[in-house]
Order: sequence, then structure tokens, then C-alpha cells
Amino acid sequence: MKHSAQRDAVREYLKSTKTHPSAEMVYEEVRKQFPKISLATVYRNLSLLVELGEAKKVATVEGNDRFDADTSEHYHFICEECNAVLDLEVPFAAQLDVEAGRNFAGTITGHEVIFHGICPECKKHYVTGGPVKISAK
Amino acid sequence: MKHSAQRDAVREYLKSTKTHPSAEMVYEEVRKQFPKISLATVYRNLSLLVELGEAKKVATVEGNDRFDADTSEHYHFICEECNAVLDLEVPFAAQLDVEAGRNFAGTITGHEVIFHGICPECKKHYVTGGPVKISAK
DNA sequence: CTGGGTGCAAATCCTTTGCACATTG
DNA sequence: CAATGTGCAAAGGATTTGCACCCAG
Repeated sequence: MKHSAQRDAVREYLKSTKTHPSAEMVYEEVRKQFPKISLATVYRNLSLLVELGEAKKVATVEGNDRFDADTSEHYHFICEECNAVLDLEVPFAAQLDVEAGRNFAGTITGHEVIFHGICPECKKHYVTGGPVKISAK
Repeated sequence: MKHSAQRDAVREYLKSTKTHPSAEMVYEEVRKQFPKISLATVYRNLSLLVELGEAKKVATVEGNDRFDADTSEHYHFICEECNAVLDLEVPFAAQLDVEAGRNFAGTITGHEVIFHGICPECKKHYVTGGPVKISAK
């Protein structure tokens, strides 16, 4: 595989941040060094990093894909208010895969845990009331 | 809120299946009874069911939104080959939220677990080799 | 020099929305 | 009848792709 400055920039930015950025966020950041880089290139390189095992896509319920260069097994928290993705310090439960496999005819190769709630930042702003819920009419 | 035959059909189909269908899948199915229903109506009603708490969106890494009318706390398995979403019989670990909250300044309201691997169906077809991995060039 | 990588624009895919008409309460 | 729901088509956002040009090996 060839080398390219853009690829390095995407990789390095992803490895340097803990924000679990979306492609757009990576684009905005890398653009500071490479004003002419295209969003397509960012997407291509992010996918490539995932294929190469240098990054992972984070599972999300809402919104767009988020990427994480920390490929170690760890869990995420996603804020219901602002969609921030944070790392959580909870011991990784490798035995869960075994337990889940007991009554399952398929093969389990891993798992992911996503906690949700309100992140520290949003919590500050909503101290007065409880979490904001949109109610149906 | 008003009643509508289409809404009932979407709700009933979702409650009747364990396939955790996408909007498109619901559309294809409900269309058998209501050939003129539009995909937009399916989307609208699925979102409504989620708002009403009668269904949940399933967190996924790849592909589009999947819906589940089983709102009880339970975990999912997603097949890396065919993207099938299956329920897994693993005890729900409510204490995880507490554990995760210990070193966290935000508020945790719940969590989701997604196991991944090869589903029973795909396993049959790929008996010969190991899991199919796309390698980078 | 030659194949892979990039930028750009167009194309796709999934989901949402505007609007006129149909339906429900 | 008034408000809500629907179908259709168009709009939107996110991601991918085709293609001509550029650059690293």
C-alpha cells in the first residue's frame, strides 16, 4: 500500500482524539492542515483504517457513523442530548461471549456495550430539570 | 391520537416478528395487506411507536435502522455476514449501569449490548471455511 | 513510468418533509 | 367539520463512486 499525506493526517488525528469523531468531524479537523482534502478521501481512509484493523466503527442508535482508533476492548457511553461518545471505565467482560454462546447455534466473536444517558457537559446545562424527553402528541 | 388501519398494521407486524426489521422490511410486509401504503407512512409510524415507547431502535454498526417491538431489556446479536438481528438469551445485567456510573460524572440511564459473529444460518453455508474476512489490498 | 490515491461532482441509499387529499372522531 | 393521517414526490443528509489528474514507489 502506498503512502499519502492525507491518509497519515486522518490516521494521526483519529489516534490523537478521544472524541470518537464522525467522518465530518475528521474532515473539519484535517482540513486545517490540508485545506483541499475532500470529504470523500476522509471517508475512504476511515474505511481503510477499519479494514486494516487500525480503527473501529462505533455502534450507534441515532445519527451517523463514529470512529475510534482505540481498538482495545472497551465500552462506550453515548449522550442522549448531544450525541457525544465517551469511553467508560468498566471492566471488559470477555466471558459474556461464552455465556451468550451457550444457547446459541451461531458463532459469537465479540460484543459491544453502549451505555446511554446524559453526559457530564449536558448535565451541567440541565441541572434545573430532569432529562429532556420529547413526548408524543 | 387518531386511529388508522395502516398504523395498526405496522404495529401488529412489528409485534408479531422477531426479525427486528428495517423500515423497508416492514414496508414490504405490510404492503401485502395495504398495497398502496407508502414507505413514508411506515417511517412515520415506526418513529411514532418509538416515541410512544411501544418499540425501540436497535443500535447497529452497519446499515440502516432496525426496530424491535420487544421493549423488555434484552440483548442482541448481529450477524457480520447477513446483518440479521437476533435476540440472545443472556441475563440482563442491570448492575452494569451502577458500575459504569462510579467513575463517571454524567448520568447513566441504561445500556445495550450487541454481540456479533456468524448467525446459525450463515454458519451452515460457510461450514467449509472460517468466517469470511475482507482483506485490504 | 505505472498503479494507487486524490479531488470533484454525481450518484446512491436511507430517511424526512411539504402538500393536497382522505379518514377518523 | 376539524384535526390527524396518508400517499406521493421532492428534499435532505450521509456515504459511495466514476473519472481525470497527481504523486509515490
